[in-house]
Amino acid sequence: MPVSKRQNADFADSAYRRLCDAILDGRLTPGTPLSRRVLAAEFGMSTVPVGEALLRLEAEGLVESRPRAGSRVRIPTASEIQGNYELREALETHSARLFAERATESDRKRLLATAEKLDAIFARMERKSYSAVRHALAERQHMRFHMLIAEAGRCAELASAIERSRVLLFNWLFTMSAEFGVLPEGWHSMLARKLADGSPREAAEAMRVHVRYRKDEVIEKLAQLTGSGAGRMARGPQRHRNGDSAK
Amino acid sequence: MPVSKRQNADFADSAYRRLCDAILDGRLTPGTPLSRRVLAAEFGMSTVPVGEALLRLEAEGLVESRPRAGSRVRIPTASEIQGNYELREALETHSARLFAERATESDRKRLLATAEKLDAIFARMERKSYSAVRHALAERQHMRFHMLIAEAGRCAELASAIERSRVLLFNWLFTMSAEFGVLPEGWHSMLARKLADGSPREAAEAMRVHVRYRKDEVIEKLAQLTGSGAGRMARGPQRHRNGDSAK
DNA sequence: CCCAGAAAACTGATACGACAGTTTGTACTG
DNA sequence: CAGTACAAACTGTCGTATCAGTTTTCTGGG
Repeated sequence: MPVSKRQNADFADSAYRRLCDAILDGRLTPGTPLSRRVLAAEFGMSTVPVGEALLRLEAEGLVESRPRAGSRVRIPTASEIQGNYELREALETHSARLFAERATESDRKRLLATAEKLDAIFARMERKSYSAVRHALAERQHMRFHMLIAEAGRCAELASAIERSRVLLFNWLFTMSAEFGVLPEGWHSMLARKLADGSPREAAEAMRVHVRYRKDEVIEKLAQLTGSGAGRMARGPQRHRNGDSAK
Repeated sequence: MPVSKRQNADFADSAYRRLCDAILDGRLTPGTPLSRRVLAAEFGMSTVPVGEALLRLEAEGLVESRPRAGSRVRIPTASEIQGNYELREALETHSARLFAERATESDRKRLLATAEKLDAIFARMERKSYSAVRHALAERQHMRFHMLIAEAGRCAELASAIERSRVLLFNWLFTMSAEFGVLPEGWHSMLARKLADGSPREAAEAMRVHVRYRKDEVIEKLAQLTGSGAGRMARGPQRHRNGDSAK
């Protein structure tokens, strides 16, 4: 699930992929220190390629680093999360518009199929209790749904921008062990039908409703957490204990 | 005008800034080879910080590098340019919407003022003949106009996404020595008034018209260039001649 | 003259070592 | 016991050297 790819079999690339996966899987939770030397030893390479990997991750917003005092998995702020949803509203509404304009018949079919699958997952999760990790996995399926829409729009730039913004969401999920509320039954299928059958404008507005629904949920959750003693947003330094974390 | 900033006074940062400025000013035109060693000697540092700078520029899309065969200032493809405008339509329409919702009175005033200034520049350019470089400078003023709208939207994520996508435009301008057609008189002032006085939806639609106007211009130009023998899109290797280019 | 193949000159990728700044832990002072 | 100064251990940063892959150039045959 790495965002930027450069299929070199280089060390730097391997380090990037391992770190990216580890962060997105929640094995490296936000706030975890990332020491070049420790990671280099763990990966069996020098610190140089590790540094390159960290630099890329920093450019993508998954890692933050203070000039000479270490890097760590980024802890997103409340306003960043909110801003991310604002950005997504811009991107995904346009993506929906392009879908309505350009999608082929097979695109529409595929979208409807994955929408039903996604609704089934959410329905199952409603009954069983679930951990944040389980939820993140469902969220990853959710990402496929939205990427399918973006790709049918036939605009690589828009699709990759959506992917980038979505990746940051995972980081946030693990920060707050957040769980979304339950969606009305058949929510995604209904959205998919509107995209497949509606005019470009109708598709865009349907997507806007969808994104805002989630955004409002998030804002409410953030208010709860920051209101009731900062929740888990600001965690302590957390000394190095880089065991076999990013295998 | 660098995109990512990290106000270290480090060598890597200095190299990044110098290269970024040189590319955006047109001193380093698309296709120019960027040798780590040559640049290192020129900047009075080792190849390591230069490599870091190139890596950042690559992440931003200004530089491309083939695994072990050198980096060069990126030559954008036709579909990338078109996709960039598509992306911009998504971002800027939403930016306009937020402007209509959140801008303060002083935001509106400032926008109207810069719109008039911008219109004056374009009017002056219409009379005099102008080089691509001159045009790019005007385009930079144009960028301020759009960044002003984005910042009034109070969403840092959206603003930085717009900035990133706009930066790539400069690169393109120098590739094709492209010149836009002449805009109707008072075009930007009219747009600014619609953003300042209209509803969020009206603002968004006004911006959409603006972006598409430019997009159609670009598509037409691209068709001319690729149709009539590829124009200057694909330039030869162009041997190293890194004189005092990036001072 | 043209074209294949070898050699030379380039390229980035990585390792290692030295260095300077930051953080942390501790011992000493009030 | 609180606060401060100091030292140790960490951090990223950068320079130099080496290596392997790519590109260009040169060379020799047709």
